[in-house]
Amino acid sequence: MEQRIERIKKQLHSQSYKLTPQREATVRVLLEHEDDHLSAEDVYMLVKEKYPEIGLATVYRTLELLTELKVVDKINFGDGVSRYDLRQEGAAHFHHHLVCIECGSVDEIQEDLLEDVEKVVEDRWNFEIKDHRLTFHGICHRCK
Amino acid sequence: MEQRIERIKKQLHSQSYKLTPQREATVRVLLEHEDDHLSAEDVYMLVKEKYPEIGLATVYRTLELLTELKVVDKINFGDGVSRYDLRQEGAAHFHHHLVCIECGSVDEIQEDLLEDVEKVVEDRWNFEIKDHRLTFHGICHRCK
DNA sequence: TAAAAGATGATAACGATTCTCATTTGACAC
DNA sequence: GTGTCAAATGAGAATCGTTATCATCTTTTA
Ligand SMILES: [Mn+2]
Ligand SMILES: [Mn+2]
Ligand SMILES: [Zn+2]
Ligand SMILES: [Zn+2]
Repeated sequence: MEQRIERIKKQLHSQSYKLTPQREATVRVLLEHEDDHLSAEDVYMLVKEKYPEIGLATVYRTLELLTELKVVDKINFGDGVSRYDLRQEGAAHFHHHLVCIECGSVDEIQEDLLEDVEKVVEDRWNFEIKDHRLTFHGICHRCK
Repeated sequence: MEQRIERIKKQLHSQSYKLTPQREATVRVLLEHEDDHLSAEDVYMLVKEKYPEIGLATVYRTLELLTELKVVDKINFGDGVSRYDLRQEGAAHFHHHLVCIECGSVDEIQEDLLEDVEKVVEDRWNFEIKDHRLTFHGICHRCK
């Protein structure tokens, strides 16, 4: 945890941003909820528990900054809110998601799985892939 | 075109919905812009050209209805608006997209490409796939 | 024809996100 | 340490896509 924050701090400094107390509190919330898919409002509520003076706008600004630095990925599961997902450190690509249409749960797939598909796309469509989003919608193992 | 509308009409009737003039005008716009990825506002503007009395709410309602019937798919490329994409008739799954981070263009991939990946997901995660969303972000062939 | 149900259009309401601006903080020079 | 100044913050207003409301119109049913 502390090492992870230290590395994010360095990453911020390398682009001449500071790790302010508000930003650190926000990053801690994200780290503590690594498996969740929190909205900005969710993050705001959780940060407030530890840092009650923080403003919603600051949370939005911090999430935007972290997205820019690729510390988090901003995703949209079609429910009208953006969600923020911590990227695995050193992961080449964003992980995939399994959204259950019964219970609404969101599970993660960390394996790449797309290597072959990406090769085909790069070759056949002459498209240089920088990132991807893959979400499966269906029935999760708990709801079957 | 006419046959396609006829089939959509039947699909509506089978669920006891009617193909009103407003709905038909909206469907026509979608058919005429099959390769685009129009927002509700875009559709509204285009329908107005042929049917000036139509209201924005009706367009939203029609798009919602068509989404429910799986005539269109509602997608979100992360720019703050939902876009509506006509489904290929008889296509088992939604097609994929190539979003260019240089010029903003969105190209389509109609090929499935995910058959193997889906088999792995169904088996290893015990997840029953009903649909998917796959988008690649990168540099398109025109911008290279 | 009369009544009921379904659709529509205008517009108000809503909610997530962004913007504005006065104030505060933190890094750096002296 | 003190002063300076750009960067960051918090409160609340503004924006904007979308949804809800409701009176009116249209179509179906009895
Ligand atoms: Mn995730
Ligand atoms: Mn498409
Ligand atoms: Zn489930
Ligand atoms: Zn391009």
